[in-house]
Amino acid sequence: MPIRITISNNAKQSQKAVLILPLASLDPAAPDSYRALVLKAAQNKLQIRKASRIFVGGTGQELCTEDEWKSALRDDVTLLISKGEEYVGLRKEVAQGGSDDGIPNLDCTVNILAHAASVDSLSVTQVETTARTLPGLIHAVGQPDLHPGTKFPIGAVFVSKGWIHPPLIGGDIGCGMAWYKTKLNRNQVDGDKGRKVAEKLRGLEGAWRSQQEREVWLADGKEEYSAGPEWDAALGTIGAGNHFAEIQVVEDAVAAETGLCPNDVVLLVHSGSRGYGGNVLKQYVSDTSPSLREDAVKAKDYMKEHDRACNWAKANRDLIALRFLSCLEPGEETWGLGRNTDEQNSTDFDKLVARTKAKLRERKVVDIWHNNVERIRWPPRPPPAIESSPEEIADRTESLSLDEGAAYAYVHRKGAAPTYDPQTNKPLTILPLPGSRGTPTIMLRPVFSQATQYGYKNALSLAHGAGRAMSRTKALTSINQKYAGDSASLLQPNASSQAHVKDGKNVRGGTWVICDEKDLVWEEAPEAYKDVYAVAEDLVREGVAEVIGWCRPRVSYKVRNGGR
DNA sequence: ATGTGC
Repeated sequence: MPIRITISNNAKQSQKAVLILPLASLDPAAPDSYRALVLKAAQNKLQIRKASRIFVGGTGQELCTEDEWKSALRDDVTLLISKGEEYVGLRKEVAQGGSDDGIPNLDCTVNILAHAASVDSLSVTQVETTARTLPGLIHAVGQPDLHPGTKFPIGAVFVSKGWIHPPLIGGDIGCGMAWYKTKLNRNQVDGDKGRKVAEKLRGLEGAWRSQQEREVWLADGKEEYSAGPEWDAALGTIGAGNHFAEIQVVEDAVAAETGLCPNDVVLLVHSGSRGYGGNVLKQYVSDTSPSLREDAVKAKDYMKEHDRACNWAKANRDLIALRFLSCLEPGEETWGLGRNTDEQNSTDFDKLVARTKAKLRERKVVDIWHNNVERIRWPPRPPPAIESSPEEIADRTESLSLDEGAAYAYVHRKGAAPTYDPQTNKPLTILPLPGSRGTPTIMLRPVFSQATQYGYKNALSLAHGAGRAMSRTKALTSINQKYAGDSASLLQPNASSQAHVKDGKNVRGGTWVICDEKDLVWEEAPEAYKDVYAVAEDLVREGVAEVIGWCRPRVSYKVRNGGR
């Protein structure tokens, strides 16, 4: 099929011509190549005699290889013809919303959903500055757990058109939370029993099994998402910072469809893609161009790597859960794979992994990414009912297809949970809103209504936790001082830092915390975080979520030293 | 957050 393109003089972009290219060879070296056709037209129509380089307008990508030609050639693309000089950036308005580099987005809407929850003014400035300065941004939301990041805020959602901004979601691509049911009952974890449970949590540090076995875990039918031996070595480990795995008791759960009942014991896993995601970010951002045009080859490659990192992170959470379940339910042969010691017959290993994953799926309540970028239909439409027919779901999925002309946008989440399942686009029925290490996790259900324009107001997202109230450095010094350096006292069930009375009831306390990293004891102390009830209250007040229950933490696992 | 940056 012929392709209609525009060619323009790179050095003087007011000179341009429209070309209809007949079918030709993508190989730039071939005599009948598209490259030859474009260069000839440049000579005839633009009087450029010694053209030697060709760039893609907007992205500035140079077309050298066959693959680059293949991905660039499409109707309405502009090719810039150069006599050897570097690409000269084209300044023009992006089709819908936003603007090109350097031109502020004065019309980008900003919603800060915090009232009861305290918000550092720096983080609000970061949301506003980001909204105005990054190209293509059309909508920005600060969740009530909003807090400052190094450059970009955390607890924020940025919606853009035409542009992808990897730094907005940061290095921990695919980080998120997954909730799993256990077969324990509360009598086994309440009170002093928690200490025994904590003692059982051993062998969870360090690499899980061999690289060969890890690669099997990182394969799923057709797809595989191994990140290579260097990064895969961390598979099945929690990591540092705010990551954790926590054993909790369901205290209250009003909605039957959540699948959780009071007194159930659940495992909440918060982890991400470890070193892998950070490496992906590093490969795709440079100081000169933190943002990618959606049609750039680099943007597409980033999205592929990003999706791999997201899948890697999800597999990581599952493996962490498996390792914990092998400690928590030692009688269950199902979880044998979670231990490093059991010898496995390698010929059956694939099947064993498949069986184990199926069992794990039965236990999984929900699993969400809160650091990722997604191309979705935008603005949001009313969601289908929870009990949709398959046809409705298909229709909804269809509506998200990336047809030309469809209204879509990129939703960048940095510490913000989605309100829907990205696979089915159905609203989620339950989401965890963890306080902090050793403080309650609130169960949320997203609310969609006309009042919020079906998710426009909150950018189809909710807070992902309590959010820091204090920087790591401040927590490190001030909380350390407050407890006179007695870190052990913060890790006991009676720790005063855990105490908190809500509606006349002590909803905290009674948590055993395993954290052998001293700095993390202070940095992740509950005092360093906002009040999770205030965060939930703000979401309810904004009409974007309802509280459907809560969980009491019993054993909170951060890190254990000595490898065992 | 991080097989951490100089």
